Amino acid sequence: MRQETIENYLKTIYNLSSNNTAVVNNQKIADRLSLNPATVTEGLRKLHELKYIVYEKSYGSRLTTSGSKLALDIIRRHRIWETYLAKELGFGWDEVHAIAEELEHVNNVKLINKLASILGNPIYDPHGDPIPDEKGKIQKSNFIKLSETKLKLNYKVMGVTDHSTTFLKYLEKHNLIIGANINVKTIEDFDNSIVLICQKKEVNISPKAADCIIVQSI
Amino acid sequence: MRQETIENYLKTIYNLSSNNTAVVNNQKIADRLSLNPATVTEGLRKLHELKYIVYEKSYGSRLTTSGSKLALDIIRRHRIWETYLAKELGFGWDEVHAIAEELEHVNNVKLINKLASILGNPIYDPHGDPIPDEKGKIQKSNFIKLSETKLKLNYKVMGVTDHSTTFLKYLEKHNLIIGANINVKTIEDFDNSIVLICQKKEVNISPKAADCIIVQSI
DNA sequence: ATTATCTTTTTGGTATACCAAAAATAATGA
DNA sequence: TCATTATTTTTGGTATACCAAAAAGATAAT
Repeated sequence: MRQETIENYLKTIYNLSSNNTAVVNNQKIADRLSLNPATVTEGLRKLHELKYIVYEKSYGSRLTTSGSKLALDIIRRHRIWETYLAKELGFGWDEVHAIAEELEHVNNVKLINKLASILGNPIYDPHGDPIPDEKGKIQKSNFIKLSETKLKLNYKVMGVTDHSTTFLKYLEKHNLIIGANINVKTIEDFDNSIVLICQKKEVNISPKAADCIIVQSI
Repeated sequence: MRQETIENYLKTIYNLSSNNTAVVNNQKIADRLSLNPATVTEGLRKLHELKYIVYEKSYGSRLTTSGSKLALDIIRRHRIWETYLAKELGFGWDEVHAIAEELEHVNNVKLINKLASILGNPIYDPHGDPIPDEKGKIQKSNFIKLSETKLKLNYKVMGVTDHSTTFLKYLEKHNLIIGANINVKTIEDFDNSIVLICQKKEVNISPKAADCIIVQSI
């Protein structure tokens, strides 16, 4: 199996079972990687042979220790590159994902560590996602979705779970950038949309959008 | 044909016919890319179909305009990355080639132009090789090897092609640092060793060493 | 419990990128 | 020129990564 293929599968499996214990189903992997389900079945069989995953027929996949290690390494590379592109090279946070998707496959520990060091060894990337350290350790967070927040409390925007360009542009338009402080003013009864104060302006957020925004209580 | 495969062939063909007019033979391509000659024959046939090269059976290959354009683009990416790795990220000149070999396949014009801009849009890379501009234009280099110099003329040391510690220490001992001005005094008939004046001192350079030192006529 | 639906797997097939060994073609040297 | 050597091409074959469509298996809905 080509290294890039392996890396794309493992990364996807990791991301689809965020807590890294849940079993992932083939359909979702196929969707994420834009592959035919038949291809995924085949791929997972091989990854099982290579001992990167435990794959049980018609049930799903779970990363092994070695698979998890590789997945975290790829995710580290991806997120370090995203951060570097945004912070050091002036790319917008809606642009960095696509480029990092390619750069992440360049496997050179010294390079990634050098970039990380220039960035001050960040723990979160521009989307608010945690960056694993060299050993694969991830900073556990007390982040919640905006849709789970309580009235009148103050929060800081920490990240997003949807990385589509449309969504990122939508956020930018409302000044909901990473690090922004917000106050939850109202939660509408009839549609659960949220009215919040951000930079002294009132912003109305749909429940769908609120479900994709990660905040931290402050 | 996969993009990476195409790029590796075109880059190699370009580098093997440095003036870009000479016809390249298959064996050399096979050697450079560590491929079986049979594979190369096949590859060249496909590149001909794709109109990247003109390939005449049992004769050789020459890049077309579109092939040359792609080759120059890949070479630009490679040399910009090499320079960036060396100058901005602190890698040694002996390390940058291998990493750039992977990074060069990430095709993002904005990224490469940004790196180039940070570097001050350099025209030469750390090895003294010219960097094509965005349009593929190359600054014709007047860099030559010390072993190709003419008697009595003055030169400036511009780079080296051997980056081993032993060689670099040897150069340092003779004050042959980058930027040093030299005058070629004698070229010994019996062994082609070169006697030159550097910082008012006479230095004797072996033909092997002279072959690894890049100079420019001044 | 039994359809109906959704998911997964199997089957049969394509395209790419490679190789080893044999055959054909050039190039070279006596 | 003709034999020797070097290079290139052909032939036959492998492994990977994919897909479409059919078959099998699981899940949900009434």
